[in-house]
This record gives sequence, structure tokens and C-alpha cells, in this order.
Amino acid sequence: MSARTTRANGRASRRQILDAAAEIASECGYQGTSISAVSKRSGLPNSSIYWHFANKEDLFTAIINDSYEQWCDELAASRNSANGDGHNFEHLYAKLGQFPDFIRLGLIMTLERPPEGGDAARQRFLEIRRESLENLRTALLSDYPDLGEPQANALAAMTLSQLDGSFVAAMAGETALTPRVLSDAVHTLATSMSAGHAAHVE
Amino acid sequence: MSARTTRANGRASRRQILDAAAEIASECGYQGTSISAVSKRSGLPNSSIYWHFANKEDLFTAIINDSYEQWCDELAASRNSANGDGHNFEHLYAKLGQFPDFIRLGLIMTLERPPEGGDAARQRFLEIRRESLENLRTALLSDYPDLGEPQANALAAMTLSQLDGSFVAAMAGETALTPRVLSDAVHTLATSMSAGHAAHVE
DNA sequence: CCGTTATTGTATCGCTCATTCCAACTGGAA
DNA sequence: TTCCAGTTGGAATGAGCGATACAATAACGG
Repeated sequence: MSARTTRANGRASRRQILDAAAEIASECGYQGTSISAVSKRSGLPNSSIYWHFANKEDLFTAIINDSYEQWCDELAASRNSANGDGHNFEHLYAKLGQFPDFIRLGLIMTLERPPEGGDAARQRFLEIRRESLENLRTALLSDYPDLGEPQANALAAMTLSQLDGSFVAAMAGETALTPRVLSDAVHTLATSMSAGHAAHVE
Repeated sequence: MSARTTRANGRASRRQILDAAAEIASECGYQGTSISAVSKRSGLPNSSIYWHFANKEDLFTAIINDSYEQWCDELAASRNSANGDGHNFEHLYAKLGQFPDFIRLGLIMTLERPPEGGDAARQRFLEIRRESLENLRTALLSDYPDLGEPQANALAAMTLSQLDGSFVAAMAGETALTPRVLSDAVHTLATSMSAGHAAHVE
């Protein structure tokens, strides 16, 4: 009489599809990822993909959500295992250096015009971005209490875009930006913008 | 007896194709741009495109070169008309805010895996990036002579990636990053990394 | 005028795309 | 055993892709 439990095989297949699709999508973007390629890499037929996901757009939304969730879990785990003290930007930069799938895919989708007839996946990524921006803002205000509201907003935006930019730089094969250099820069700007240096943002 | 002058119509057509292709490509990326779409927007038939360019890859290389050249000309012109004094990062940031086609397209192509069988267009964009990085480096050293070589390298890389990142931020609809804020940040970092503050880069 | 060359128009190829259809199989519930 | 929902196999569909072939035109030099 209990609610029918979902078939174990079904969940496993969904996972296989998501893993395969995330790999391909983060390399090839939305337009460059074909359903048949996902089918081939996941080992499951075309029809299984369309049984688990309504269409390509729905699959991509799921990829972003799933990959983001995985990355958040990893971040939390590694933060707990290491020094559990306060916010550590160097740690964040280092973790991003592992190129989580959802960021590469999300950046491509941010830059590309959304496919006509639905842009749920892109919107979901932008939502994650806004959440991250807010997290950065509060983290900065907590680490640098002398920072004013407008300065914190500007610095959070700059930090996020610096993260995006260093991701691009890594993809371009440039190597000058280490996590250390980047986190030091945030510190320099934060202290400079605190207190008497308000001229940075009017 | 003079070398046969190229037909006027030919050059005009090439220009129409490049303009149409640049618009579409910067919005849709490599995979998302179809030859027939370029044909439709440029008003010229399919065969004309393949007469002017060897294939899709060749067309994209031409787009990047052409759009980059146009942008450089505009930058130089507006720099001459305004204050012709030294390097002005705020001016550069403002000019980039006009979203030149080659950057949006170049960023997409940097993030996407190159299409198999040739990645000339992407390589050309990466070459432009390296040139820009070098230009930034010498500009920084000229504006801040106390900056050491390694500091200038790191700061140039950070500035370039900051440019990329703020481009992404603009595409994501975020508005906190003004040219003024960004150029002030470069100044803060440059002065902080000059002279006695060498701890930033070891 | 002619002939040559540059460019366009149209049709077509073989292929892959996203999506759909449906028959087959699977495993628990009745 | 029977039944049925969940899931897979595999083929089909219609559209669009990049690219090519080739006749038709347009402009120029002679």
C-alpha cells in the first residue's frame, strides 16, 4: 500500500545521463551538445533521455542544478576538513580552479543568446550567480566591518567578475593568476576601501 | 596591363557578409551560427559566402580579425579626440562597455571546446589576448615605474581577467561595475604593489 | 563586339539534429 | 499467474546543417 518506490535502475540511469551530459555540455555548450552524443557517452538510448527529461532545455537546467549542488557539497566538505575558521577567499579561488562543470557551462550560456523558446537553464545559472554575489557581499562585510554598504556591493561585484575572468584566463591557458595573488588583491582592495578611503565609490 | 582591380561589388559583398556574420556569431557563438542565417541576414546567397571564405572556420577567423581591427581603430580615434595624455584605463573600460563583437565571440570560443578539424579562429583570438596582455603590461610599467617585473605581470593578468569578468557581468545584467570603479581598483592595486609592498607576488 | 573573369542564383548532396513512436522487457502487487 | 507502471531498444520523422556543383549573369579589357 506504500507509495510505489521509484525503481532503483531509473535513478541510476538518470545519474549516468546527468554525468555524461555535464561533461559534454561544459565542453561544448548548449548548441554544441547533441542528444545522441549524450546517449552514446552515457550508454543509454535516446529514448531514455527523453523519458527522464522533457527536452534538451530541461536536461540543461538539471545539469546546472545538479552540478552546482555537487560543487557546493564538495566546497562545504573541504572547508570543514581544513581550517574551519571564517571566510577564506584563497580557498574559494583554489576550489574554483578545479573547473566545476556548471561554471564553464553557465558562462557559455551567459554569453550566448538564449535559444528561442525557453531559457530556463540560463536563468537558473543567473539566479545562482545572484546568490553567490549576495554570499560574497555578506562575507566581505563580515571580514571587513569598516566597509560601507556601497563599497561592499562594488567589491563583491568586482570579486565575482574577477572569479569569472580568472576562469576564462585559465581556459585561455594563462597561468599568472594563482589563488594567492587573487585573494591578496581582494584583501588590498577591501582594506583600501574601508574607512577613510571612501573615494572609490561615490 | 595593370593588375586587374578587384571588382567593387566583391568587396562590398565581403563586407556585408562580415557584418552580418559578426552580429550573429557574437550572439550565437560558433556552433549556433549557421551559414544560411548569415546568408539570410546579409542578403547574399550561400554560394557567395563560400566564394569569399573557404569554410565556416575561415569565416570566423575573418570575423575576429575584422572586428578586432575595427575596434582598434575606434579606440585609437576616440583616444586622439579626447585627452591624448598617457594611458587611461577608465577610457579603456568605457570603450569595452560597447561590447565589441570580437570579444563576446572570442570569449565564447575560448570557453567552448574547439570544433574538431581546425581551431584557427580560436587561436587567433588567443593571440590577440596575448598581445593585449603585453600592451597592458607595458602600459602599467610606464604608469607605475616602481612596479617590479613580476608584479607587473601579475597585475596585467589580473587586469585582463577583470576586463573579461566585467564583460561577463554586463552580459549577466549586473550593473555595479562602472569604468570608474574598475580603473580605481587598478590604481589601488598598482600603488599597493609598488615599492615596499612586494609581498603580493613572490 | 568578344572573351575572360568575378560573382551570384539555384538545386542538391549526405549527414546530423531534436524529438517521437511503439514494441519489448522488467519487476513488484494483486 | 496476471497485470501494469517504469524503463529501455531501436527505428522513424522532418527539419536544418555545412558544403558542393554548375549554369547564369555582370562587368571589364581587348
